[in-house]
Amino acid sequence: MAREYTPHEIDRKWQEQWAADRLYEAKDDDRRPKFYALTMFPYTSGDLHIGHWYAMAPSDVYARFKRMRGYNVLHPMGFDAFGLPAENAAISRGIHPCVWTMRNIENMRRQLKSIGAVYDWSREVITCLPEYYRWTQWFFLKLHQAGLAYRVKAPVNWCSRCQTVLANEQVVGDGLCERCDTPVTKKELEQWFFRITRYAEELLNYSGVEWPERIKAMQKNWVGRSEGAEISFRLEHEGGGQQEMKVFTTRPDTVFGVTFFLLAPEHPLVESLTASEHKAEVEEYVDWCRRQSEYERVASGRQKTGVFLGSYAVNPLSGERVPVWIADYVLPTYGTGAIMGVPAHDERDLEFARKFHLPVRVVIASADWSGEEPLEAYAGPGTMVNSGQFTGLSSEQGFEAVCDLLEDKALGKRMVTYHLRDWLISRQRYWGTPIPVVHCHRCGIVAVPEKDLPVLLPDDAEFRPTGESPLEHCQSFVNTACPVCGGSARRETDTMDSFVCSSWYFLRYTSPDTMNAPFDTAKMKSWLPVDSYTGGAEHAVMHLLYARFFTKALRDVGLLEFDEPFTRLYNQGTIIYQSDKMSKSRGNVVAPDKYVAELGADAVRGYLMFIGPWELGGEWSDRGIVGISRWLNRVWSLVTTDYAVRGVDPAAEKELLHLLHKTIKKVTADLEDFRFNTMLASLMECTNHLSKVKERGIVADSLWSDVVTSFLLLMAPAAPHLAEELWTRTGHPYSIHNQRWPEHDEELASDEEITLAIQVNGKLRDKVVVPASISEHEAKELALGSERVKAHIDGKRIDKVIYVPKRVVNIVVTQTPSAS
RNA sequence: GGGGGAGUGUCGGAACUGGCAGACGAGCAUGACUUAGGAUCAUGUGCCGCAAGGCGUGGGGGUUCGAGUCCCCCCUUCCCCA
Repeated sequence: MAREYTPHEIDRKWQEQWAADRLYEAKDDDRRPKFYALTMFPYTSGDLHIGHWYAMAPSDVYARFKRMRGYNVLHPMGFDAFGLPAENAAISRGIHPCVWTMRNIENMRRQLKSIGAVYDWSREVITCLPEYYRWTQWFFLKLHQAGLAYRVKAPVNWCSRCQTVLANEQVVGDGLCERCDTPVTKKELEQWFFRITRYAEELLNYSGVEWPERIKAMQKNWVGRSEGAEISFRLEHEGGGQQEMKVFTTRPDTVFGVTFFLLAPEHPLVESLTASEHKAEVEEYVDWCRRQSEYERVASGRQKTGVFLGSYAVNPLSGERVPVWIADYVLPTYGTGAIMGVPAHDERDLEFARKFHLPVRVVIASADWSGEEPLEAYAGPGTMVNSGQFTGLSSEQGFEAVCDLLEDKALGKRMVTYHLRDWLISRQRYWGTPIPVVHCHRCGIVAVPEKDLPVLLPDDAEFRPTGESPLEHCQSFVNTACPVCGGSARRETDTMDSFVCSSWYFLRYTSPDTMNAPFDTAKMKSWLPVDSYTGGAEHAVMHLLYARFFTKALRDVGLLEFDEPFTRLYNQGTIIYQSDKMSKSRGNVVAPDKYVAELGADAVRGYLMFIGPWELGGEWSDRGIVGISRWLNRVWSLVTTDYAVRGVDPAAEKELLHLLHKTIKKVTADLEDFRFNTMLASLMECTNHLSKVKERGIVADSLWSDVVTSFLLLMAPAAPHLAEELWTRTGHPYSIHNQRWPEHDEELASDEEITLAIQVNGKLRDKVVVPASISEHEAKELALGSERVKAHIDGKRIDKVIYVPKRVVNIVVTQTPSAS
């Protein structure tokens, strides 16, 4: 007699068995086609919540499906282990970051195993271990040699109270220090950068990858390509020095509308362009600007501020002389740090002109322009007016004509700019990969030789709540000898942004034990690129863009031969709980452990897939999960209780076979497209039908067990533990997860009989069950003969009859004017 | 302000290239078995109407024999960028 379904026992039993048998370890040498299925590895925050399961479970179902479809699947897992929270834990709780991190990994690994995924744990990668980060350092050296890593002064977030640099994520609210609420300002410091801008154009090319439009749009937005022109303005000022200044504009066709010229307050030319009588005012304003955050400065709707410098710029095309001002909304980091002010055609320029009573001149007429000074800036296309020889041209023609003239007279040129800035990788933190360079008094910046890698993080650093990197104060680390001259030198104390670590981890999975290189080239070549990469959309512009850049850079260094790391990308949605995004900081995390213990891993996996389309996310509900749990229970008793034939009905047998093949077809197609919710719905429909068949005992014994066998195979990816247990109990050889996926028979899957809808003027009036092979003529005759239809067409003129094969007959009638 | 999604029963959601709206599940109702149950099984469940029938996919227009699906305008909401 069948026992009760006890998921917690079954889960543990099979997880142990699979691990003991190394069932899921990927073989490097295998004849089957490879498939690299990757899920973004988690940050080691400490606990795996339902949101993580939502990322992991469906992608595991997909990897399992691919295995059964005959692929040699690589499905690894690891940990993104460097980062600030570990350091904060050290400061607030006195635990060493390394201890905190490794303890979290222990717990998370245990939780990850409870999902029952096909992870190949023998390939686990942890980014904070020296055997990993020595290669992160090695890549840094390669990029440095290639001129892709450089050090330069750059404005960074600075807290004047803590006397320290803050990462962007430590700037909270409207630009406040997360620790002491002091407004964060910018300060110029030497920082390390990766030259991602060199790849700006290539990063906009997505040919050969299958990525969601949404992510591509976000990245394109981020890279921010704009076409325009660089134009030189001659400067008139009392001092000597520079006599011209370049600006970039996307609208060279508006150049006749320039009525003022703006510089960023930090611009190096400000001093020499300031007339003596304006000096005091300018200095005061520049000082004030330094205390503003970038966020405040560019915020729309903000009252415009600025100061006249007392000098002038001359428009190269109109010859007009316009005043030079400085304004905080012009940022030194964009373009040349200067702009031409065209108030009639730029919203912010218009606000500025209004505030300081500067002239507004319309040079592009919109279709409905009255000739008056406009109330709003018009940024659209139109006809050029007030523009000298260009008057009358369309703005598009004007764009080209102005550029041609500028180029002829060497006053400017066509130019493409990008919003993308180089990737600032320096962090003034302890818990990260040390940047492998030393500063020598004599030789300057010297790269650590490859043979001296890794530069180890010292573990005796002291953690003080100053916000400064403990490495600064760690003498044993800082003091070293110059690798070139042997003289005394200081180590770089900056560590790398942890996004550097995650830019190449997918390469390491292919050969995590390789000691003399970041990866074994042959193995890497056989697995890469990643076929399916899944994870949260929040990584659209950081991780995913950096990983693409890294891949291209390593290709150019000669280490890789492909252009894109992730062929197919898919982003699952967000799980919310109590109408809020689930997160530790909001305190609304749902721990899976309780549900796993009560209802089993398969129920939790199943419920997460059943909520809705994976892409859209959804709300976790304690109530909803019982539906899946009940279904698993029904499957259990359906398979474990005896089947008894009462009387075979050939029609029922045919129908059962038909349903099975339809289900195989549907489940296969849904899995291929990540439509997990509808896959489960069709498995449930199949279950419902099986229950009825079983109750009546109307199919032969052998057919029943064949159908159950196929059904279990279809369930195996979604409910791996239950499927394995039932597979064994129905007398099949272990393991179900090494079986071939069932194939559907197109003939059996297709409908023999269909329901034809009969409409009159588009309204449903009758339905008839007919053979699928029905001819158009027969269908129309049938429709016209229907009793229900007659009532709606009698006495009316039939204009036409539309027949859509296998779907609908629509009879179009008009009321004949009756002689009533 | 720019870019990208999403609006369908009481709820989560189905619906291939335009062709029977509401699959599957939850909830609810009634019944059965149970002393009891957050268990199991059966039946019902978009709205109005006794019925015939009518109305229904955020709102308003349009294209079409036919629109949840296509086009235009508007509203609400979520995400990203500013």
